[in-house]
Amino acid sequence: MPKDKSGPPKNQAGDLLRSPCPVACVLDLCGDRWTLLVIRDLMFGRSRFKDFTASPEGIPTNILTDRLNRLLRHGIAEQFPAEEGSLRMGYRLTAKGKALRPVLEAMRDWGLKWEPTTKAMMT
Amino acid sequence: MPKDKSGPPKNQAGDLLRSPCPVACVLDLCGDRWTLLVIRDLMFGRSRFKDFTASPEGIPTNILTDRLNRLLRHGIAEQFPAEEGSLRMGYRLTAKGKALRPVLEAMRDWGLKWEPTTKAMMT
DNA sequence: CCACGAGACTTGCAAAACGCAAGTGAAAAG
DNA sequence: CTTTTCACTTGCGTTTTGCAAGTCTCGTGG
Repeated sequence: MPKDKSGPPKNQAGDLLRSPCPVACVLDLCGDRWTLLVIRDLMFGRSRFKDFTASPEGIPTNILTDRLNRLLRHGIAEQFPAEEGSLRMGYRLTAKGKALRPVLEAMRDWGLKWEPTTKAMMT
Repeated sequence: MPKDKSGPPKNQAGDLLRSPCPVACVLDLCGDRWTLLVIRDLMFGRSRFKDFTASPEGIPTNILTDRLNRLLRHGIAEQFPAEEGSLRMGYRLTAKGKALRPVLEAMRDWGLKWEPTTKAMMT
């Protein structure tokens, strides 16, 4: 008799989920103070390590390394040669990552409406 | 000569912001693994402390206390008498809190589409 | 070919946040 | 009045942050 297929619920990278709720799942992936800011920068087309460290929030480099690896593991970002024939790599969003745009937009809209000290940034 | 009015940027509760970016501001408020789950439960109409602890993710009670107080401080939730003439209080979303619905919906939609092990929960 | 500077991480460590279990005190139920 | 439920608090060990400093390449100028 085969084993029970329904073990504890996991996401696509194999990590355990706290619950089958899709909101909880997103928070398991990006539920911290930095991950979505990195994704925001990726949406803006930034791709190199130093570009992310240059953002005004000032992410620590060890955190940035960790978050970028996480995004790779979860298939939200991927690497590509930063320049033609270069060994240096840049990061960019996958389709799965680009699909997070509505989340970022909803947050931006809420922030602009309810926290008037914030300002939208272009590019 | 009056002092410079533009000190470090703050949100409505007086906390410092990491940057004027509205996305960063939202993450300063709800950028952790639990806050948005509490807001999700509030959206579902849950109002009592024990209701939140009953959610499948199992939030620790000390964290729940902290997050509820934070939501009160930021004007995202408010308290009201849980029953007629009762001294016990319940929690509910303010207009500012209800306005976060698009954020939760965008997360839910993304989770359902890209992490197939998740399932939408009603009520 | 070699030195040098920028880029992309590592490492170390103190401080804060988290997670769990157990305890407390007031309110409601019996 | 006694018991239960509820809404927290407290303690404490573990994990995650944040910051500074160090390391190892890669690309470029000489």
